[in-house]
Amino acid sequence: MLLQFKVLAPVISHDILVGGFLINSLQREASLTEMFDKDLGIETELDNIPPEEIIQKAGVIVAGLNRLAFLQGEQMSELTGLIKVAEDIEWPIIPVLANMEVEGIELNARALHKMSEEFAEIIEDIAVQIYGYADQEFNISSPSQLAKVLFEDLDLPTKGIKKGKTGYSTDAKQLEKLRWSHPIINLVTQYREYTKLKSTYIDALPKLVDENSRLHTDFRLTVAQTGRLSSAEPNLQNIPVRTEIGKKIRESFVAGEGRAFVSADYSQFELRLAAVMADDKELVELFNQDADIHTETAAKVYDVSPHEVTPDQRRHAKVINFGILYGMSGHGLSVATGTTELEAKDFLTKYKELRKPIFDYTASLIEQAKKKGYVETLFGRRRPMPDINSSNFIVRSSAERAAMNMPIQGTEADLMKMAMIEVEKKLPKGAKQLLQIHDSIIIECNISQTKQVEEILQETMENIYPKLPVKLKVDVKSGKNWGDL
DNA sequence: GTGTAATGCGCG
DNA sequence: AAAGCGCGCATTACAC
Repeated sequence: MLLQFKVLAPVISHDILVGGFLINSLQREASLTEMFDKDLGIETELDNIPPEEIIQKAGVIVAGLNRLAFLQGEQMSELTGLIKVAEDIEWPIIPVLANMEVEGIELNARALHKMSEEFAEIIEDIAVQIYGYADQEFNISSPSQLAKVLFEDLDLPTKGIKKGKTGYSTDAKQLEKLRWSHPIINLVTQYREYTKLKSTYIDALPKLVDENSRLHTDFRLTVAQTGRLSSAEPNLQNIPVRTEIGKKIRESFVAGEGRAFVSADYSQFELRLAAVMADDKELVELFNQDADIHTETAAKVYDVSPHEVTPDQRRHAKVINFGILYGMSGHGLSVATGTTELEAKDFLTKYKELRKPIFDYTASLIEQAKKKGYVETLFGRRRPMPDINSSNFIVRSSAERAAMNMPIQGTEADLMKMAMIEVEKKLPKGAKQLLQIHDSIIIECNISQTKQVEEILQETMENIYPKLPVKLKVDVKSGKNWGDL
């Protein structure tokens, strides 16, 4: 943590690891040692230099770093837009992230300890019931042992159950299909939910707090192929929210004495960007009119007026509105909506007519990937696509879906970083950015600053790139703990 | 004991 | 025939 010793400069003029990733994200694991060896032909164990040799090698190291920075600058100049991505986005976001990592977020570890004990009892109780139905004790957490109990000992139907490399799958989707065949299934599902939350969050997070009970994540810039951040040790970008039990865990992230959290998240961010990048004028117009996008989509596809759309029809439209950005198939749609494959394919055909610009756009992205070997965001961040011409259907199809998705997800990531850089400049003293979760920012500030911070966030994020023909909508909230947001 | 693949699941 | 993008992490099972 160089920042703690005031060593890290507030302005970054070049970062070699990040630069290497921008030029070729496939070499994300490249260490400085490897880059010295590969790009400069200098063999040195940078990570492993004995202290007494540091001084005598310092000259070579500094000169090497300079040389690498220079070479990367030259390479980036040859890739359209990449210098601007580096200078306008990647270099400036580094000190912002460093500040967030050092600041950390407070965890109510005592509340989690209490939850841990409650969960232990609940889990034990569920396990005993499962053993009763199974007529034996076994490791419920072992997929192979569970599969044996379900499909061999209890002889549950295996029709339509997905097979993996080692046998029948027991994942949540398959268990859902078996739900009505035996009372043990619901218990296993509950067991999974409780043990997952207990081991991954309730028991793990308190071990990582500092002396002020704060958690410090590590935001990584050179991992996600789309340009998103990743968060590790601990990952604070996957804290539970979807279930009631999960929300309780969120409530244990708390603002300090006299302080409050403010959050701001982009509404329908990816779909709005898809509309822009595909130049889908009708979809852009719908967003600019603040329409309920899923209802409007359902109305068009099912050929009814918006107020006649049923909840099921809206749900189907919602699934495809999101799924389309990932290259969802007719089969995938039928699974996700619970309709027949025929209905789903019919639905998809009509949707393709309705959103022709989107489908033309995604097709053009696959074209570009095949022709140029890469796709890119609105600002020129690139993702190489070496698998796009693979002779293996599965590998190639997967690359095609990734090519369809990266420019949208990546542009979202670019805009979020730009927003964070601006927000950092505008925040009053006493307000600090703590977390970024892909389409949202969480800030801690004095309670008296709440309104002001909300306004700064909304204003900055909605207007981060005014050239965009679609309105960006940002929702802001505040509260004393993360569960309030 | 350490390392890795497979499985499963938390989030956007 | 396969069938949804991007991540990180806990656990099991097994090789060494």
